[in-house]
Amino acid sequence: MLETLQALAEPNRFQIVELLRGGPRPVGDMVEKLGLRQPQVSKHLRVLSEAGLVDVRVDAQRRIYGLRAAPLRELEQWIERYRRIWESNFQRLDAVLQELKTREKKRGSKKRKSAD
Amino acid sequence: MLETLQALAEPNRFQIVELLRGGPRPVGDMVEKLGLRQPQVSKHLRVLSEAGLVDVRVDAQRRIYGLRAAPLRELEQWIERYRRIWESNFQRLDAVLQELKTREKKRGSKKRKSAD
DNA sequence: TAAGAATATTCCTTGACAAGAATATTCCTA
DNA sequence: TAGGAATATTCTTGTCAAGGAATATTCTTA
Repeated sequence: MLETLQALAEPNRFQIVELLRGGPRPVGDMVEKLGLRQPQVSKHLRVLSEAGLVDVRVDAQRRIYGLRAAPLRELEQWIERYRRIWESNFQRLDAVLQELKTREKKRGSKKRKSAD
Repeated sequence: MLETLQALAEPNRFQIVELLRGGPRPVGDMVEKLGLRQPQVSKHLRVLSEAGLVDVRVDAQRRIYGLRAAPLRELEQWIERYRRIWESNFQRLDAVLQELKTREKKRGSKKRKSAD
């Protein structure tokens, strides 16, 4: 999970992934479309590959890279666990309860400010 | 989107977010549970806050941080766009088509190897 | 108002990592 | 087999961000 996030967090790698959403492509293709130099693209692809985000298929001297589903699926499942945060107001409720408990323990307090 | 990913990609920040999934907490709480020092936690919270992943509510000297839904929702929507990668085999098909087109342009080629 | 609690900020140092440049590798075709 | 195409790797350098330590800030209560 962390490895997936770290791989995606780099702007050029993110771009590469976006590009590959349109289907597998050889390295030279990406070099052209992204305006990066070939070695950097290869290096980024290596990172993506080690994170399991990308696949290689060899075609003569060319390497054709394509996306792999697994890490993205995992990422989605991770986010799923946060669903209730915006599908209910349990969080607000919890916050209020905690605050009340605190004030009670202190037996009296004054006012509060709001954050921006 | 990139800012969200970069914020989440740092291990300690990821931990903080995971902690906050259980509800809003004051800074001292996280310091305790994460085994980090207070200034580092505050600094990470600042990054998370600037990325919009986190909210502050002031309670006396304490700041109570909680998760915000928006960035996670965005992230989920982003991943949604990749759904078809694992919900159909269009990718393979596309790959084959592209390869065929290339071979045609070169007017003849031999064999190929498979990647691992 | 002084003292202390809870948190934020600043400054410094160090490590990781991305880009650049040069070179190595692999494979095809003439 | 030589030459060239496509890609990978290595080495170096510069930058940025995380951690440590010290200090500033804000609020409460006695």
